[in-house]
Amino acid sequence: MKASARTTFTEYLQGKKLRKTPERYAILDKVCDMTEHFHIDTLYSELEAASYHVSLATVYNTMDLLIDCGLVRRHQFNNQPAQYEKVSGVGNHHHLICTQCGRIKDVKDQELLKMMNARRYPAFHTSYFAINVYGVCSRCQRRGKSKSKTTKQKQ
Amino acid sequence: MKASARTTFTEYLQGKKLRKTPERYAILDKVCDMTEHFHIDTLYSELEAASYHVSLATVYNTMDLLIDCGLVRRHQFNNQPAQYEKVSGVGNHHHLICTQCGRIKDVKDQELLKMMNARRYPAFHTSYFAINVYGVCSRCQRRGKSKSKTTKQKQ
DNA sequence: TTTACTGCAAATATTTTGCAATATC
DNA sequence: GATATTGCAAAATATTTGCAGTAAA
Repeated sequence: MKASARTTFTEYLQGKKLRKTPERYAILDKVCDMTEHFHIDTLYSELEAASYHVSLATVYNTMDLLIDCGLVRRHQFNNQPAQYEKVSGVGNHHHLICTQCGRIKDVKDQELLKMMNARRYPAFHTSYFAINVYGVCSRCQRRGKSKSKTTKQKQ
Repeated sequence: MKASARTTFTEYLQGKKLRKTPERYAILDKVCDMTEHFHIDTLYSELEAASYHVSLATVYNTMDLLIDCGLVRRHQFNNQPAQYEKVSGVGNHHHLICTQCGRIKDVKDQELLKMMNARRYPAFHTSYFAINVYGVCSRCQRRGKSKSKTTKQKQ
């Protein structure tokens, strides 16, 4: 759904009187190619790998715009670097985060989502929500209680 | 409930054959005094203000221990610095996060909590969960759509 | 007495910012 | 032509780490 994302973005940029630069669209396109959660430097590397050079600052700036127009969401689990995720079509999902290895798994839980979507809070205008379930994934359980410090990952 | 927290901590330290240093208990005590969410440097400042000097490194280390033994939880909303919160007695609560001013409000929602507590996920051993609702608080709505960048706060 | 823990300072990692050059409108 | 946006490098922020000295066991 690259086309519809591009349309949304264009409308957003026009609405805010921001410029439609090639860099912004290149970043959006690459974001649409990402299938899972990703970190800024992953996105940056993929752009480089595709011989499309943009500065990191521009990547950060553009991600802010994409978040603002609702095409992307930013997550920060534990104290890992921020992760981004494109907002796919309908519905929301939530995350299972392994506190041992840091792995993230998406879960769709219709009943839970339905309930959350119906929730209203006084004096608060909800735009979206995130449900994060922390625990230990099967892989790490199998490996037993290893001494590895929780969710520490250098890249 | 400082006493019970101290007991829990002592048992944890003994179980892991870690040392019971005065610094660790001083930090735990101060954490128990905190009524809301707090940042590391707030905790550090309060310790200084109470003329109890510990290094920042020790504060970070001790918080990791407190998290590990379940007395404290760490949150990271948007890309603000990490916030900590002592785990109070029973039950969980969730958070309303204002994307304009960064303010956090705790919400107790029994029905939602009951549902979440009943949830089980395949191949995953849940230890706790966090529900974050992002949106705009009444104060910021009243102020209209100001140009202030979302959740940027220097201290 | 052994060695885990502390404090300090330096290192690391991520994100932001300032500014001159460039490109959109 | 005016100025928003870019790239680059430097700055800012938060957290971690190395190491020598100290203190808990």
